[in-house]
Amino acid sequence: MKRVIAVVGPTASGKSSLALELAHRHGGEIVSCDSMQIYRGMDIGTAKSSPDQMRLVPHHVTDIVYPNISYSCADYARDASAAIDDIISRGKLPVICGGTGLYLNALLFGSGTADMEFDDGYRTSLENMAKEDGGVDRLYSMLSEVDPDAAESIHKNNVKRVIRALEINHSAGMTKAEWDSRSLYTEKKYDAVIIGLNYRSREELYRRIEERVDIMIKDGLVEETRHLYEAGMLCESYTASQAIGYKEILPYVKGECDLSFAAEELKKATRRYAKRQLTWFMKNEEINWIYPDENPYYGKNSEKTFEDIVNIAEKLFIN
RNA sequence: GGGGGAAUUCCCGAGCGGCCAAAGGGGGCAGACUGUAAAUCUGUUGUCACUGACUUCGGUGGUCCGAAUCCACCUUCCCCCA
Repeated sequence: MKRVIAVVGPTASGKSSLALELAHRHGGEIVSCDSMQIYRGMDIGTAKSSPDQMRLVPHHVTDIVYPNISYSCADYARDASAAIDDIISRGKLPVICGGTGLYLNALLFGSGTADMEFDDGYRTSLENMAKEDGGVDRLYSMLSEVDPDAAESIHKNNVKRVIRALEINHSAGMTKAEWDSRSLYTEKKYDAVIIGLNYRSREELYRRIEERVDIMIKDGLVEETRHLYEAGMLCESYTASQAIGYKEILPYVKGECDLSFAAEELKKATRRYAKRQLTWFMKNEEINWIYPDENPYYGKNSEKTFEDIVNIAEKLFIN
């Protein structure tokens, strides 16, 4: 089976450095698993590897579309598996790296075959209905009607998921459960060693997040945001405009708040995002967790060196 | 020096005699998620032996069957006049 390594974890946990080092040492290439590094021109805010790093170790599935193009999870699964096949065919080791849990699952466990045409007009009409008075309830009863099981498992207020389930019914003519069973692979596509990075101390993770936000701002996140904004790349309807960083800095660029306020909002949003990532990854029992802020050899509250982390990671995939 | 106002649970802020462990918001914590996911949504947030008990609403002492809510004094802060 095709052998791959994946480095996952919450934002600012040190995934990229580890993945880069592993790839560098073992003739690997990086396959990004990040829903926002997809977009060109969004570099600082998405903490992309630097041009130098990309020269040293080839990166895939980054910078593939402009932010005004919508790019889905299925697009990702297709492009990333093509990249993996290509890397393997050249005798190299694919090192998947990123924090988008849904994309990782789609890549590792999705079949990619359950593809269908979506009816944009239908989606828009549902979205408009949601905005009407009592629309949320009406959408939900529509779903209860056509797919009671899906309605059972989706909260009424989660309009996006309710609409999605209705779309499956409308365009594919099947229930969400049927649809899901079709798009999930029963057997694994890859022999994947998944390494997760997390901190025993949440405070420490948050400290790293805040430090990184400060660095991003120093590195020119404001200018990058202004650029994208002036180029019309941050329209609300674009998925890319949802990216943490740009969303919080934009009000400052527009002169609606001061920079320190925007920076605080950005830190807060990033902390919450990290928590959501953790909730997602913690469910995955195949992840081999490494905690950089814990070193059993030196007792509690001691830290692992980068070298320690790399060694532990290597032991997991070198038999 | 004189006059007026305010102090509420992590924060902001409602409550103004019983229905108050105390609205609402923020923040925190936990969770869901399978083609928009850095999105979207949910639950929870005084303590405990948790369909009940106990401790909270600046402090102390009162009134009352009963107070975060009324009275007195004290402390701190704000505003106005001097």
